[in-house]
Amino acid sequence: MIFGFNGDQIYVLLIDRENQLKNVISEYALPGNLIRDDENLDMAAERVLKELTGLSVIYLEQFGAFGDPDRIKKKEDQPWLKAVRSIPNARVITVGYYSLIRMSDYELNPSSFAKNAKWMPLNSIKKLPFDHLKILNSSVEYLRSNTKIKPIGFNLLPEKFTLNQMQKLYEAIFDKKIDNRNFRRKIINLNILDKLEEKQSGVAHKPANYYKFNKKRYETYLESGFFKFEF
Amino acid sequence: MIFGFNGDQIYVLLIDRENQLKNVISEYALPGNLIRDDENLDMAAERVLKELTGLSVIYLEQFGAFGDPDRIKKKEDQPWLKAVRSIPNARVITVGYYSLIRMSDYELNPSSFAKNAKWMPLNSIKKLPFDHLKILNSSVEYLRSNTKIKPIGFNLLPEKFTLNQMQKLYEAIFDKKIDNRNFRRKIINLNILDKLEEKQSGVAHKPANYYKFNKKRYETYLESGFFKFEF
DNA sequence: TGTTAAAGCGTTATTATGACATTAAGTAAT
DNA sequence: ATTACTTAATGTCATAATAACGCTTTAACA
Repeated sequence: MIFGFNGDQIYVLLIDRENQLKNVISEYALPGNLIRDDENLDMAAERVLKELTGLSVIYLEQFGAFGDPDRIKKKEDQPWLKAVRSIPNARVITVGYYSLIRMSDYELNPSSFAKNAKWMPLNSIKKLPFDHLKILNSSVEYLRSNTKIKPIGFNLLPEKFTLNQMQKLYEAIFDKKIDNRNFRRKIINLNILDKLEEKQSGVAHKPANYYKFNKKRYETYLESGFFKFEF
Repeated sequence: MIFGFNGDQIYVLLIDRENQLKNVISEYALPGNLIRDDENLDMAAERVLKELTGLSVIYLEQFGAFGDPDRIKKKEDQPWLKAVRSIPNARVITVGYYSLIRMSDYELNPSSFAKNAKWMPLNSIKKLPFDHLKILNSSVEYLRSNTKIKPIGFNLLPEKFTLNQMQKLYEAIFDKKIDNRNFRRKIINLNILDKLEEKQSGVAHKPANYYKFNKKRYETYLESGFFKFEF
């Protein structure tokens, strides 16, 4: 599950299964594939992501395993399975990973295996093949509860960002308005951001100051225990 | 991973592999087994637990998947694998579940497959076969971070308990002394406990009042959002 | 030069936290 | 009957964190 943020809303990376096999109905699905015998789960997650999207991502975290035997029983999923899997009805256990990335940092370069990877706004995803919707929901829940206990912008925001962008990220994740003054106070008091000299330009209002994460203090902070992010 | 509490320390349920096959060195391991084709992960976890220990447990939660290909490569683990598995070197992915139970509530009734299940104090476990130690550590970490964000005594404490028993549970989990006044204040303000009329008896000191969880308010509380348990 | 839009500062009342010491209520021993 | 012993239970105060607010500032643009 690859989450991205564009300054406004949360996106999820989907791949087009049509390009995996021509004669199958086009449909977007979560990126994923079978694990190889010689790799561990983390390696497999990295490899699959790389193959499908060209992305090499630093931050991947496991959020759950899914193994309902009925998950491949939907009629509409049969053609794809028959076409792609050597044993179409074999039992499959999915181990879900998620990553948070800056959409602006990455150009999607899907391999030939999947020609189209695209960003879909999280809120607009209503239907996915197999049990992917369930997996998606589970990952969103995980993202939220994770965000409550540690600061996350590091992976989703551009290198330099304004506090308002960061606030919008939190608002997007929790789907909730946050008081700007309280948000600023809380974030700044974490002491993990450096205020840059640089300001926005070209905006028809008071330009915002840019900030960036102080990697060292950010990590010290993570190691130092427990945190609560609620607004 | 079955965690139990006896009022003093945290225990972990292990099973004796010797009884799975006579000619193999006796050694305690984490309970576990292969999943069947017709069951989902949750069902498999329940079944395996039941088979190995006779326990029917209400509360099982997944905490992670483990799939390092080297996990079955230790020399000392080979005899067991050869004896028990039809394909001894087959790749195995473990999906770890954990449960918290009241030791006093359960008599262990291991099936014939594993004659001996026993409680080992968490702190005394230094060596386990395969990657079980890694899995154990991971589950302890999970237990701790889980305990920080929701109250857990419900599953580990006896029906009626004293606040001191509860405090000892928290102290055992976090391996840390807690100030009794602050602990009481915090727990009581959660408003999820009912104070009973009953007191301890037969103790050579001021008897403690018994409390029990108010299930309804406990659940309302869980649903209502986010919590922080640090002392 | 006035309008517009977001940035950014500050206060106050309320609640949560951490640190700390004494009294209360039983049993056991004399 | 008195005393010793052990754990239960309670209270205060200073500090920190939070929520709920209003007002001023800085730029672009008309």
